[in-house]
Amino acid sequence: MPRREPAEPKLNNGGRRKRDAPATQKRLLDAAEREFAERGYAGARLHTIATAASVQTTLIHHYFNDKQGLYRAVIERAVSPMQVDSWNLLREHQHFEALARGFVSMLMRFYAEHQHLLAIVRHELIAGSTVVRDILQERITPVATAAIAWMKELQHQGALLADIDPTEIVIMTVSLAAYPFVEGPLLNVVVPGAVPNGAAALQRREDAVVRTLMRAFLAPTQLKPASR
Amino acid sequence: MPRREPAEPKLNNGGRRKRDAPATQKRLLDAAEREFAERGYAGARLHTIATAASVQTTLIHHYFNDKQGLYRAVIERAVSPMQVDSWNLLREHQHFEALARGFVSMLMRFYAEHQHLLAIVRHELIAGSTVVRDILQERITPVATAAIAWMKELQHQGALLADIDPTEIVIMTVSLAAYPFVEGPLLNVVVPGAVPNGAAALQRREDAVVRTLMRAFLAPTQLKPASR
DNA sequence: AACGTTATTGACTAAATTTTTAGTTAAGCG
DNA sequence: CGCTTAACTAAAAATTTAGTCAATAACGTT
Repeated sequence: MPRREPAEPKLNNGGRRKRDAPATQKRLLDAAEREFAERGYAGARLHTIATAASVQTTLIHHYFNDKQGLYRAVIERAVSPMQVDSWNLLREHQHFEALARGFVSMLMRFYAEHQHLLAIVRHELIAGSTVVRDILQERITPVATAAIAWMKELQHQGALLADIDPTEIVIMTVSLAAYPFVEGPLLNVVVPGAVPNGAAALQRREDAVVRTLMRAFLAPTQLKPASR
Repeated sequence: MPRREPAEPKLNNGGRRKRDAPATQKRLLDAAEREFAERGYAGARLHTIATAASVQTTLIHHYFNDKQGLYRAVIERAVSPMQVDSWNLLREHQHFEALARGFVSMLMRFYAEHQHLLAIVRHELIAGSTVVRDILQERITPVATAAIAWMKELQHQGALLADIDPTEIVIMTVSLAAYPFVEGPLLNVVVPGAVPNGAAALQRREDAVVRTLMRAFLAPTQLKPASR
């Protein structure tokens, strides 16, 4: 027994859309990623996400079961580009400058392209999520460990200053590369135009960071006179 | 005509609490600040806040009218410690090292003590809030502008390297000082113990940052041999 | 061309959450 | 004291929002 009468068959959707499941899922995931990043899990609204993807809320349930399912899907997809294969390339470089440049470049690119992901990660870590924690430890920790070991070795070789903890060197490197992305909105409010974001500006900032790293950490014997 | 019968007069509150409006408000604001910082505006639950402050949800409405009112109150209170009087002290310093140390120390202290505030600020800026934007421009911009001007002057005096934009110098300084706080949870997951947070660790990090800044930005003529 | 599958929709429900309304008690003041 | 005000509680209305159900139409297959 039907619980209600079949609403008079509208001679269908005014806005008929071609059927395309993968495309629809992608649109949903995109919208969800933005929403979750901006408002956090609890603050995100399914209706908002569905609207942004221009589908009905129900489709979310159809594809991802429930809100958590969507969230997990977003995280998994967002986290997958956390491939650090790039690191292997770096390994081949021999001297600090090339190493630093490669590392900084990789970091900046990652931060520039995955701000949503990182916002979510921050949220998750504050909320104590073990999922994200595990993924990070699996994918990023090896890179970080290798980077630290590499710094230590460079110190032993006398290429880098030895009076500073190698971990600190890495942290400071990451700080210089990443902070402007993380706090970009704030910086731009406080100092208008402080963090421009064209490709050219990015390159310029990369150069500045690398030069600063060289000056800060290269052993004095290796210091070249600052070019003017 | 009473809409319902007066519940039998409990011979009052089992959990009797002295009436103390200001104290209650403070408890509410504290709880709200934490909640808003952790979950964002939409994700925050009034009931959670009220419970944390051990009062009835309704009291929030009594004092702050509605959720937005509470939010505004939190922001206004949280933002008020953004006093940068400290800066005037710095002005008195003469050379870069003292200046840098003072600036870095101020920054680190601020970040350490106001992480909730900063989380909220990030949220608000992403959401495009003009309230926070205005407050920042009013309170922080002058400091930043002064800092940049000061760097420029030091460059003219030949104390600092001139081949780098003074704004960049300031941004990098802030990066080094602040990033570990912003991304502390992530860093600690990736490299366990990377960012300890005792007073001693803080001091150590401050020293490291200042030393790095000196090496990176002091003009070569002023370089002292790195101490071992 | 009939047929089953599934992407997609629109109306609806159940639960959670904010807001309102009514009532109770403590405290200050004449 | 007695009276007014304001702090606070309890219940319930109003609103949001996640999740369900049945219907419909596009698509691939036979």
